[in-house]
Amino acid sequence: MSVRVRFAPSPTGYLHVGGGRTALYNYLFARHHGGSFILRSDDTDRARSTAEYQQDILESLRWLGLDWDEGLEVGGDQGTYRQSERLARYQEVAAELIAEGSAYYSFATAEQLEAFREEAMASGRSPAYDGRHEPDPADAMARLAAGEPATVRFAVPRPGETTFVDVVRGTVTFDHVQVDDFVILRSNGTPTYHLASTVDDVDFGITHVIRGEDLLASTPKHILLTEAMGAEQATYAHLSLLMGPDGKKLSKRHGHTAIKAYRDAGYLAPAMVNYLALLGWSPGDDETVVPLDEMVRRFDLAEVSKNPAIFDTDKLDWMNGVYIRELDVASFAEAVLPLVEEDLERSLDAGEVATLREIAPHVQERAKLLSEVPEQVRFVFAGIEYDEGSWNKVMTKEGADVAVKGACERLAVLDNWSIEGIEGSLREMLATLELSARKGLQPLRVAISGSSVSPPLFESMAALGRERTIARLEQAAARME
RNA sequence: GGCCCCGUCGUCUAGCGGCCUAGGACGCCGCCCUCUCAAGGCGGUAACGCCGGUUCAAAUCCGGUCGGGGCUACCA
Repeated sequence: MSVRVRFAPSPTGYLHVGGGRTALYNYLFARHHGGSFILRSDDTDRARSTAEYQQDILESLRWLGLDWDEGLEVGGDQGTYRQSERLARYQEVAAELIAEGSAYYSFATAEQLEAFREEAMASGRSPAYDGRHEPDPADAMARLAAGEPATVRFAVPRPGETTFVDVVRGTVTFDHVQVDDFVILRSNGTPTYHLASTVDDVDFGITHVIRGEDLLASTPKHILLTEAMGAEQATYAHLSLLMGPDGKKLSKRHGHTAIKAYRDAGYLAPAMVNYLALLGWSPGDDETVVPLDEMVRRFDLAEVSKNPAIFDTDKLDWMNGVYIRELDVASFAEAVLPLVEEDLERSLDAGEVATLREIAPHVQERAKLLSEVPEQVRFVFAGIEYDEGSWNKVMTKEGADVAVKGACERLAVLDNWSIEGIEGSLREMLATLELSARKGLQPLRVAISGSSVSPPLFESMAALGRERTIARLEQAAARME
């Protein structure tokens, strides 16, 4: 039987990094086994679900490059992959379960339930509701007929226990005294997550349910439901959760949690994917930078780590730098162009685009984030803006003024205006003035870029062009007096 | 409170009873390279939570303990 997995987020929030990792593991598993990766929307909670979140999930998944074979937008045999459009099916299953005695109408009030739980906890017993406050079936039917509101609960067999083999966790057992007679249909007739999700997994032929550990304790419910439906059990795999740097559950206060936020912050999708994959999975050898196709080839769910991982951006930043450097120059320049234009608040003309391509390789090897590129090249496309700290540190040093003036004179008459020509001329000047490269070149850097940190000097001058280079040197010389 | 899951450098991890003097990566520190900053090269720092048990031998198996996390809704 071929592998079928699904990623089924609820559109009640943006796709966050934890969800991204869950989607990725599903994707890797499906691709490794040549199976299908399905995208479903578990939107039974109409109050909290929004179209905006749904859109964000789709876009984030596409950005990461995790294409799905079936489901939202791409369609498939099931018709709809939105739970909100399958209500009738869930109600039908609920009716069947009631008919065969696996579920019942429940009239327990919120007060009764709360009192039961409170007392159970106080006396050290399980707070799982066991149906003790329910009327006998004949009474129930009468009350229902009289129009009394009721939920539908699943009748968990008691005593009993459910044991299953989780691919990442091993054998797990839950005693049914810990599993409550959970609601499958709300009093308004809509299904709860447990029902909708399980029915869909059965109907869609899902073979492996790969999801977060937050659902581990709910798995007995899903297994019991599947059994009551007379369907074959899926294999389960529960991924440990992602934590913040303080070891607590990852949340907004730890910084960005939305996948989109990383795209906007200048991260590359392949770097993000690579980093996420390594949060809980290792290819086994000492490899760290692993391209997606290689991950697909080597991924094994059984090797996924049981421990919760801390989402720490230090390594992600480093990895992003690695991926930036792996880009060919043309792609890098292309990726960075809109960011540069946004920073300058204008578009670049053809000549400037060519200049950007010229300087691109020199910033490419320095960048960790695409978003830090604009400020590094700004001096080439906008007017000079001196960083006072740099100026004070460099331009007041002995020899700074002679270097700037000397460079001015030489470059004005330089025949060979090229990176090599500029370097040759300036090195000659250093020798003549008996200045070290550091002492003689730093003032020039500040003069043309405004900062003591910039792309390489000769390359920067070449990109800037002779006219502007000299103008800036003159401007700096004047400012030093 | 009850139940379940987890516990190797600061972080992500390798390790599946002897190859462990515990390996790799990030970070951090130092050196080299060098026109700045990076990148790169080289080196260093740093961990089996604790206590028992099994065994000739334990990071690896078992028990306990402590710590972290999850669930305990007519949320998912």
